[in-house]
Amino acid sequence: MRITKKQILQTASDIADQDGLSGVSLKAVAAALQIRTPSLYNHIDSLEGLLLEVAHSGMREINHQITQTTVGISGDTAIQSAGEAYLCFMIAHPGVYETIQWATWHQNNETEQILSDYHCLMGKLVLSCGLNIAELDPVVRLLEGFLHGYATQQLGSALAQPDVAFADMSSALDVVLLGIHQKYQ
Amino acid sequence: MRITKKQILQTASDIADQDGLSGVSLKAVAAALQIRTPSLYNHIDSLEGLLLEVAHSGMREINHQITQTTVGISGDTAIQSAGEAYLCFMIAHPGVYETIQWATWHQNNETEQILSDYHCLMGKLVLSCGLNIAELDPVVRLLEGFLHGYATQQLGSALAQPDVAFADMSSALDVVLLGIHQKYQ
DNA sequence: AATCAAAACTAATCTAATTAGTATTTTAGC
DNA sequence: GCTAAAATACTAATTAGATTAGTTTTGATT
Repeated sequence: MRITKKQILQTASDIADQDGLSGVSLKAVAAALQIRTPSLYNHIDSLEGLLLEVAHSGMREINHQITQTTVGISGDTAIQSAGEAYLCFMIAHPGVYETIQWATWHQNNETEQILSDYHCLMGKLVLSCGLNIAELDPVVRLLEGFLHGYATQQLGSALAQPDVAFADMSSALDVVLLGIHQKYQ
Repeated sequence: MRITKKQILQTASDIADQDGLSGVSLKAVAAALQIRTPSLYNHIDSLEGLLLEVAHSGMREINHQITQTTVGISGDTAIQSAGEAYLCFMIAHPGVYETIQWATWHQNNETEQILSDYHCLMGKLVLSCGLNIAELDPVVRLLEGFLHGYATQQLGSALAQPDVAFADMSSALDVVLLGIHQKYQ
């Protein structure tokens, strides 16, 4: 009958994916876990705190997926794989992704730490392209910005037609990489 | 003593810019207008409906600004101007921009209409580059995705250092345009 | 078996959205 | 100007959900 924090996070994430961010309430989470709402406070600070943790968990998972999928590969291929993993997460967990968006407006230290890990990871991938880059930051920001923006924009159609979304994203990323290669050859 | 819908929208937008999306409540809007909360229902459907209208109003304003700033210019210059106008709006109205993000997860017919206008507008700018493009859509999506993602990502630092943000965005956009020119020359 | 801390519960409070119903004011037609 | 209709404001009441306070139960450890 005892509940763990992990279960709470998982339940909240599931509800988000099913009903959207606005569907996540302490009432709904408690009901799904078959406990009373106030009992949640033995594990969490507040609804906002829980949502932030859902977001963090998702962000870490994206970092993890990108890391896994790019082990042993480099250059454009690696960056394409990263994009694929990113889109893949978004399609599998639209509600968590929405929560991540929300979290970017409610950042705390931990959010920044995870983002920093992400920047570091993408930086390594960019470096693996072997380009003549003086400053890594601008390139990383460009790639991350594109990834986020393109994926978000395509979410609607991506849920309906994942295959098309992957192909489209790959083509678009190719164009971006083309520009990067051109500039930093 | 009478209140107009315009005033309500303006007040809600101002509160959003000042306190963030989560600061917009019917209570706060009513207080700022010096009326009682239920009186708002003579003009709006619900809090969610009001937020959607705030978002729509902001989206139309972005379309308008881009239109204005690109009158009489074409090609990369026009696209750079569009990006500048976009970033400019975001810096001036971060709360409304946050509401627009939120609205993308709560779209309705009107949202889609405004987005469609935006696609059309960006399409014209891309066409003005005089490239050899068979399908306009992918290029428009790439540009829009980049703009949205890059601007959003930079919001934090852009509020602190607008000048830097404009310069960075312009450089990044140059790279994207370089890739587009390369591919569709 | 006794104890202590964690975690569940019930009961109560608080905030904010929303609804119902009433009064007032503006507008339009005469 | 005067009246009826419509719009808009108000008060009062309801509802939902987060949060807090205080109590009881549970489970691990001695």
